[in-house]
Amino acid sequence: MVRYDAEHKATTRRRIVERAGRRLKCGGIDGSGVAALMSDAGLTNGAFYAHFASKDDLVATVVADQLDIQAKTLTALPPGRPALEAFVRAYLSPEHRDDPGAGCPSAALLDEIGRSSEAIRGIYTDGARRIIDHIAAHLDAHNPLAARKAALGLYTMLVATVQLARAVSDPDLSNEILQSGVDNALHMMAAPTEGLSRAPAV
Amino acid sequence: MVRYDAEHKATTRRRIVERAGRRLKCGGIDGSGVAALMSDAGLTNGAFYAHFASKDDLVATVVADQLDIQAKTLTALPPGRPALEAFVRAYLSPEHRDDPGAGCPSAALLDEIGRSSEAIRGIYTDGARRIIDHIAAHLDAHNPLAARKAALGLYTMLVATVQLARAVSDPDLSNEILQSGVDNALHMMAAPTEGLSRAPAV
DNA sequence: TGTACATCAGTGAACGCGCGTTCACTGATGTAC
DNA sequence: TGTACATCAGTGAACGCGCGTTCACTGATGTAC
Repeated sequence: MVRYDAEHKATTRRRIVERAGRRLKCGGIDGSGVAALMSDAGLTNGAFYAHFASKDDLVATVVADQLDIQAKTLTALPPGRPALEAFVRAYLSPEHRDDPGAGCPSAALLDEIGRSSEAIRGIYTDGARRIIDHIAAHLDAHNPLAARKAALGLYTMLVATVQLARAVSDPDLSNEILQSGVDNALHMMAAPTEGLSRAPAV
Repeated sequence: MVRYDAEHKATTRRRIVERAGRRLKCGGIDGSGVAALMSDAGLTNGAFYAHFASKDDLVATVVADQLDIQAKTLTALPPGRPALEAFVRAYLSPEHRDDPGAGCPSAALLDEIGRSSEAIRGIYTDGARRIIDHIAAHLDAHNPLAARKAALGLYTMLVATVQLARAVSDPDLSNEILQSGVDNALHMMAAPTEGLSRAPAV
């Protein structure tokens, strides 16, 4: 009955999704054609529709997968600030800036996701929620509202800092942006906002 | 000699650039075709190359124009924090989120600009520098380094907050993101980072 | 063990379409006399 | 004032190309006997 072993097709699908993650983050959604995405997985364009209903379907799958990977990275972090600080430093590193294909999907695609279908934005919403929660959990366990607010502030700053560092053509300015980002992020982690009052915290 | 009055062509060109600003911010760079861009200006595709050398040339012109408009908005602001606070509240308003065509080019296009030609990134770099400087000038005149760092933190947070609010499909979450953004931004304006020390400033 | 077979993942050509760009042209304009 | 003219901004059809998608097919596979 079963010709290829049961996992053969699922393995291929996973390979497509994984490679597509890299290419979509490098070339953008509109900038990455189906034929190129399939060729990355060692296949031809015709096989695409045996795995996905449409390009939109693949993109939604990739967005979910990418956010899942990022969420897992955060869950794998030991609890507490030091581990989060290490995450922040890696996120704002020149290595991350220079390798979008291996990096954060939000930094690579956030504005394009904002222009995407309701399906993709729904998938993104679920993933983003989980990531914000994980960051918040690392910030302050017994003041969840302030932690959540600080997590949103931290995450948005990280995302656009990498976007800006990538957009800018002057390497010195780009490095300065990353460095300032680290300082600002650590500052923000040290003193999460509590309403409008100032809260020196450590 | 001169058939149409001297400004006729320049006026048309300005109209193309202005309308293209709206469409590019709404539909993205890859997502906006030359024919559509020209039709927005009441022209047909053929006339495009009498005004611009290529689509890339138009995009570079639009990016420069858009950042110029944003820089002028900031220069027009009266000096001091209250005016900047008003700017921040407008930037993080649902109105800005819901009308990308009339809004910030960075919020709409930053990650796509990062994937664009050296020419476009160079133009973006010049414009972004000016905007950062203007924000820094509003933050702290007599501690320019700290002000610059805080300006970068503030601007990146604003940009990705609007991007995230647009990407998310749940209206409640989107509003929460904007509201948190306002709180975080005002907090950040009140206490710019100075190295790693805490500096309550007003 | 060897052969015939049913399955189905993957191929590659083709579909209509819109892309960025080119170009021969049209026709509204202000000028010359 | 009226007509012929030179200018040139804008038209619209066409170029080759890559897009997302479809489909008749191929050929490697494990099974049956």
